[in-house]
Amino acid sequence: MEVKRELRIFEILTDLQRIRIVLLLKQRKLCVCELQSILGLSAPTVSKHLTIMKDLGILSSEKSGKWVNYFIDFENLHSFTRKLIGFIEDNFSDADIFRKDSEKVEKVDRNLICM
Amino acid sequence: MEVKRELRIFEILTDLQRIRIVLLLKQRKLCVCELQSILGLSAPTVSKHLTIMKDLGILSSEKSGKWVNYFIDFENLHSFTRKLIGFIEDNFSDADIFRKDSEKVEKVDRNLICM
DNA sequence: TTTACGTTTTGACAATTAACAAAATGATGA
DNA sequence: TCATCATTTTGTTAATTGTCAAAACGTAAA
Repeated sequence: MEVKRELRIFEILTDLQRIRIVLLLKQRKLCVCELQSILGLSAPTVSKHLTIMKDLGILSSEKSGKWVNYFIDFENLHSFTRKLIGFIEDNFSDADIFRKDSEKVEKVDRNLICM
Repeated sequence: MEVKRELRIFEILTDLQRIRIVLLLKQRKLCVCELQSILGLSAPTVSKHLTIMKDLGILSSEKSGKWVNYFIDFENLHSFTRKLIGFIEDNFSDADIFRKDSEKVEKVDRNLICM
């Protein structure tokens, strides 16, 4: 059993901003500008995090009009990644920062913030 | 719930060499020179990894003659750390590199390699 | 009090990282 | 076609990381 790829995914999913993104995308599909608004990061920074995770198979994306929706495709997720996201959810989702993010995601509307 | 410390522990335990050390110390107490021999790293490097993990409460140590023994004190381990080590064991201990380490640790003898 | 030796600290280096600004890309709709 | 705007890429910066060599530390034994 080769372990390099799993270790890379493991490392990547210990970054605060990427954990925030993953926990948000567990709730629903989001575009870059919505994530930017919730996280308080620049669009390029958000885009980079998303690209890194997409390249590792953690996230998927699809075009929708002028937006790109990012989401977690649990059906086709590598089993290690699924277990890791479960671990993260079990151990972190109660923390203040992630709870606040969850509240924000309910209210965010791409038609209002992206223009 | 503050999450900074847990995230730091999470990050620290995704490094290959530190995972190797943790899985070895699950088997038995080891000194720096034994770990050095098994891992193929320099003594300062091993010592640094051990110090980082000790400072975060992941490892403990005790003097024994001219050696310092490192070990995992499961009784007094923070619950998040215990769960994380469990996750690592479940998902990684089958990998070749860690299995080879495990075999080496059976044979290593500090009285032969440290001099 | 020396000597020996296991361990730790210091300093340096190359590599990687997260972040942003600015520019480039790409697709939609007028 | 052209303008708009969400997204991505590029370039740059500051910070962090893993590693080793060399020096310093600390302790046990002669």
